[in-house]
Amino acid sequence: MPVATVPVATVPVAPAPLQADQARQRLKALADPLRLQVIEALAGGERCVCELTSELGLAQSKLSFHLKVLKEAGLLVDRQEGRWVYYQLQPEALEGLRGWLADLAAGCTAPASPCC
Amino acid sequence: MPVATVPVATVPVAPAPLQADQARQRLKALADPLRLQVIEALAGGERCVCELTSELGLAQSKLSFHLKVLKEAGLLVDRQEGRWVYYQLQPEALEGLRGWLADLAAGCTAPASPCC
DNA sequence: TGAACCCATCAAAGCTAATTGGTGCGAACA
DNA sequence: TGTTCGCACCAATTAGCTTTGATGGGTTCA
Repeated sequence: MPVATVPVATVPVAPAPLQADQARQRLKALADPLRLQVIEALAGGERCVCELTSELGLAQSKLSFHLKVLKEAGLLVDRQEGRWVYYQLQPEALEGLRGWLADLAAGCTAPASPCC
Repeated sequence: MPVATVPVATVPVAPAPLQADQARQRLKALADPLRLQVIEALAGGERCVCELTSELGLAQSKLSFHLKVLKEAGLLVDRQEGRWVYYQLQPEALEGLRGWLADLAAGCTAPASPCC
C-alpha cells in the first residue's frame, strides 16, 4: 500500500507578515551554493531525490542534508510516492521573503539624524 | 578640508538581471542575526557608525566587520563626513533580490518528470 | 603641532556549519 | 519473506565564519 508523506518538523509557510527570524532562516538556507543549485533545479518544477542526485552529481547523504535544511526553512515541501520522494519549491515562501524585503526598502532613504 | 568617500571594492548595484552568485552573496550577508539588526536599523534611514554602535550595543570592531560584509555585498553604501562615516541601505540591491526571487517562483509548480 | 576621536584592519582564538562514510528503516519486487 | 532499492540520519572530521583585542590611519580641535 502506497504511503502518504509524513509531516515532519517543517515550519508552516508563514502567513503574511514574515518574522525577521523566519526570514533569516530562509535567507541562510538560500545562501549556500549547493542549496542554491538545488533551488534552481526545483525552479523548473518538482523533482525526485534520485534525479537531483544525478543531475547535480552529489553524494546522496550530502543532498539529503541540504534538502532537510531547505525543508526546515519552509522553502520546500516533499511528497513520498512509492519508494521515491519528490521535492518541490514552495512559492509562498519565496513570496514571503519578497514582501519582507520590500518592507525593508520602504523607508531607508531617510536622511541621517544629527549623530554624536 | 572635508574629504569625500573613497570608493573601495564595492560591487556596483547590479543591473536588472541579478547573477545567481551575487544573489547568493547578498542572501548570505543578510542571513546573519547581527547584520540583520544593522539592516533593520538602517531601514529607518541613514546612520553613522557611532550611532549604530551605541544603538546596537556592539564592539566597534565587530560592527565594522559586519558593515564591511554588507557593503561588499552591495547592500550598503557609505559616505564620509568629517570624522564620521554614514551608512545607508541601497534599495536597488533589495529590489534586485526581489526580482531574483520572483523568477525562481515562476515555474516551480510544474509536475515532476517520470524519474528513474 | 599635539591631543582626542572615529573608524578600518589584522591575527589569533572560538564557534558553527558542511562533508564524509557508515547505518538503518520503509517500500517494492521476486 | 528475503532481497533490493531509495532515502534519512548519525558521528567524526574538516572547512568556514565570527569574535576579540590590539594597532594604525585619517580628521578635527585646542
